Amino acid sequence: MEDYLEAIRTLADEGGVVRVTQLSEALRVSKPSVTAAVSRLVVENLVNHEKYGSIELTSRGRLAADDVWRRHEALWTFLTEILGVSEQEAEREACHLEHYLSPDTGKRLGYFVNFVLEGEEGRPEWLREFFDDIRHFEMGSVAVVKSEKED
Amino acid sequence: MEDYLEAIRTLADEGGVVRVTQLSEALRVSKPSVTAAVSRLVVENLVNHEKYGSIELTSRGRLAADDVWRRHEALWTFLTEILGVSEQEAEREACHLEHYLSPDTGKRLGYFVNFVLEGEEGRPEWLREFFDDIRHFEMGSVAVVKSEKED
DNA sequence: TGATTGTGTTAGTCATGGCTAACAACGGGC
DNA sequence: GCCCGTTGTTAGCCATGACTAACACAATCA
Repeated sequence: MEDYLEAIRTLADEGGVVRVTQLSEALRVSKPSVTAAVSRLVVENLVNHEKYGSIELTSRGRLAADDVWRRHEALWTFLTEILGVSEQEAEREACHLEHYLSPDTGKRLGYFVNFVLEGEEGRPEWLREFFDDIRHFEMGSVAVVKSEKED
Repeated sequence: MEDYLEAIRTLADEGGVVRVTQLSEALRVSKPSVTAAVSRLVVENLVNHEKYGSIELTSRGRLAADDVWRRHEALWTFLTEILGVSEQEAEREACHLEHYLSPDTGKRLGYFVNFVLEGEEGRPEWLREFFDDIRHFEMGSVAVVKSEKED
């Protein structure tokens, strides 16, 4: 559900009218799935949708979508800028993780990436060491930064 | 599914025999649900289970369970030690998030928390500032560390 | 050994969130 | 004004993972 909200928000912000087909393409999902999802959102008063017409966020929907978006952003930035995950992969994972981060934790994560990356001259010194190492970890190497923890 | 694997692993490590009832209690799920889940795991060759008998991880199952566990650990530590989330809440969220962290990202996160917390004298200086602030953020306050990002 | 108690399984439902196939509505071109 | 292609919806299906109710097995004690 949140995926739909988020996609509606993005499409609306980018272009113009949001319709079933566009959502279907954006989310790579069949049109019937979109229809079904959108009517659930209508019931929850998160979007407005008149049959065969365009789809719009209600104000509640907008708030909810922004909320998800903030979590997504925080996750994405954390994954790419701090853990050195590729943008593509970060996107994929953020899309899933965002639904399971509580609003509270989402905020905390936001503060954290903000705190870490706030500096003028990019990444702070202490992080650069780690980041240089972790970036060379590409899915095959073992024991990059420290020996793996065993328990 | 992974939840079941993880619970089986934990119960096995803690005590002795793992049976349906114990899993049912540990996961707060009905016994029929356990039976169904376990038989799926049997099909995937992750556990052994003879009818009315005890449940044991196969070696593949053990590996898979350890894997999930490492992700769980990394998440939990990150949430509590770096983001200052309460242990209880961290546990809840880690249980969900672990299933959506790729093994690669899980490793990276593990390296990160290791890197951050490796020092002899606990949390490093740069983090302490943040941590002191974030800990006082208890679900109601606004704008703790930095003003909230708006986009 | 047979009844009782608890443990496990089977059968049948429900909700979520996907899908395809088929039908319905809208709208542009003739 | 009608036809046809695109767009959207309905109907019906599948898988996952939960549930309750009812039945089957095991184990223990009299």
